[in-house]
Amino acid sequence: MPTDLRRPERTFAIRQLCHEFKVTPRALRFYEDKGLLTPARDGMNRVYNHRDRVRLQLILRGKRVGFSLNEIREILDLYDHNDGGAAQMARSLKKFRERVVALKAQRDDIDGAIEALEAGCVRLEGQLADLRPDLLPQAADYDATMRRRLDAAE
Amino acid sequence: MPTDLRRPERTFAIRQLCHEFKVTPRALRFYEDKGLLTPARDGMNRVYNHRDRVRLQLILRGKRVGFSLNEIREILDLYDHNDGGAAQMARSLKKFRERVVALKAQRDDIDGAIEALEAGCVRLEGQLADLRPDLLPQAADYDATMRRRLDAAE
DNA sequence: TCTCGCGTTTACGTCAACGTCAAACCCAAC
DNA sequence: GTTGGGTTTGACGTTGACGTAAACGCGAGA
Repeated sequence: MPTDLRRPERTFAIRQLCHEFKVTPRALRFYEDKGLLTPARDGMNRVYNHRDRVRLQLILRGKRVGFSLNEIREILDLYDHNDGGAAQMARSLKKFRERVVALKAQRDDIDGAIEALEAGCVRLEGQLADLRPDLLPQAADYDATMRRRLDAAE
Repeated sequence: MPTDLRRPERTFAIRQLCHEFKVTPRALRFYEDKGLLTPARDGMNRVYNHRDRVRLQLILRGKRVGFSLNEIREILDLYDHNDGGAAQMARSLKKFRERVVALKAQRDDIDGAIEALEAGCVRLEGQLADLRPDLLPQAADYDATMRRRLDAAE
């Protein structure tokens, strides 16, 4: 009666998680050092379970939206402890709301930056259209430029 | 025939620029070190002209939209050689577009995080309403909590 | 048996963007 | 004349998120 690899009982070696999430082993050990991950051990080797995998997902998501590792750890801890006490839940709720406020502000900042940059793009496009219209497509199609560059790679 | 202070010939001391743009002298010297600014000298003291002021504006604007100082230096250099080459403008345009793409991705991440956190809030609110409805207002009114905290500050 | 290849720990290095002294200088005021 | 304020250079400190190198363990395979 072997363990189904797709069930939550499944475990992962460090390499597997690294490959799946495009991170280095060093990063995972670093997260462990900082208390964000606590994989089990098989002898010396780390063994990550389903919960660890989920936490890693959350860590990377948190990083993408600008949280520091410390902040991410706080949030993860809140998630963990929240069966314990109602007071903890209230504090979690407060923290969550604060995050939401901060994130919305951050999003507005980014929207502003996008606007500014797109205005700059329009200006540059106008000038380029006058000066050297032939250069416009080069700047325009980023993907095509990348593909050309990759094709040319020796 | 004295120089009109409002004309582009006007120069600035380090303090003036610092005050105007809310940066420290250390920052301006740092930007100079990194080749982003090249103020003249009066004896030992830095003298910033109109061009330096404009560049500083661009530096800070670039920082706000998420460029690193290195990237900003590149862009500024492009601007300088700008009369010469339209090709440089095309590259700037490409950089701008890349940044817009990155910013939009970041914004989408943030939107996802907001959704997740708000879902968490709803969940917590539901559980709290069952368990300890009295704790809800405490967590709910973030501003009021802040005000109370500020009032209590000794 | 010997060598791969992956794993481990410990410890030091790096990079960005400044902050934080320290020591020295200049100029004006009291 | 010395006190004070602003400036300079130089060097080291800081923070976050890892990278890198050294030195070793361990099981699999030629």
